[in-house]
Amino acid sequence: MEEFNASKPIYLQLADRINRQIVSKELKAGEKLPSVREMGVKYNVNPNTIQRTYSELEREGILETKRGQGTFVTEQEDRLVQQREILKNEQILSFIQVMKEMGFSSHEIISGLQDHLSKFD
Amino acid sequence: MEEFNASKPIYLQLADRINRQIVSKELKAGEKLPSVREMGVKYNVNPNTIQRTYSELEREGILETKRGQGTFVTEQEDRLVQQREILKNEQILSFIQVMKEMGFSSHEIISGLQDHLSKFD
DNA sequence: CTTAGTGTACTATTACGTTAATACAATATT
DNA sequence: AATATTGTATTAACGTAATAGTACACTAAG
Repeated sequence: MEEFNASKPIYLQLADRINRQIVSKELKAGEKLPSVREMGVKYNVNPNTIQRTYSELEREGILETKRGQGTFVTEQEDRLVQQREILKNEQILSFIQVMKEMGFSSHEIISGLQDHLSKFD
Repeated sequence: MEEFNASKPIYLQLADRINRQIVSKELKAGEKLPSVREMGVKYNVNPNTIQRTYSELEREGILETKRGQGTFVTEQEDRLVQQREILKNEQILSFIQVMKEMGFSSHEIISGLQDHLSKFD
């Protein structure tokens, strides 16, 4: 039933998910997001939790809220392009760091990745 | 000063770290770990927190505790080899999933990874 | 036997995430 | 003007993570 990880706050997991929907253009610049109440129903969490998620993403500069109107993806496409690059590098660097910590060589990382990626294409 | 992430419990972050030290053979099968009190001093956390970490890793079957003696890496090397494979696949699959969610193609993933890996060799 | 070092258990306290219910402020619609 | 919808603020309650302090049980070494 549940789609949340117990080891990370829900509001941050939702922020991650929305972040990815934005950089993948699933949510476009200027697009309106569901209200905190609607979103609360959709993910079966409290509206307060959604608000924390929106506040977090607003703090990161990729959402903008207009009181009485709603919450929107920022119109600043530059920021979204930049965000896509930032998140990409974060993921790659974190992945490499962990794999190196576990003692895998660069070659093992690449070939292990290619093995799994071949299932996707 | 501190090296822990606020968005995940300390005892799990420590479990991750020890897990990686074990699969990388930095900690060998049968090797004794520092006591919960020593470890608490080393990482500047409460001994109770270390105990939760050890209990978690014991539950995963890679640590064994002997009352009055200490906590040790399991002697079952099969389990450690298996653990290395499990953690490797977890990391790779999670990484691919996130990158795909963000809209990156298999080719972008591989080439982006190679760009960063070239700094390590 | 005594002692030191080990894991373990227990209680209390603080902080934070989450839920819940309610109310208020700003905007659009009628 | 009235109403509905939006974001926002407030308060209370609960569970868990983490700290702190203490005590107990087991083991090895003196």
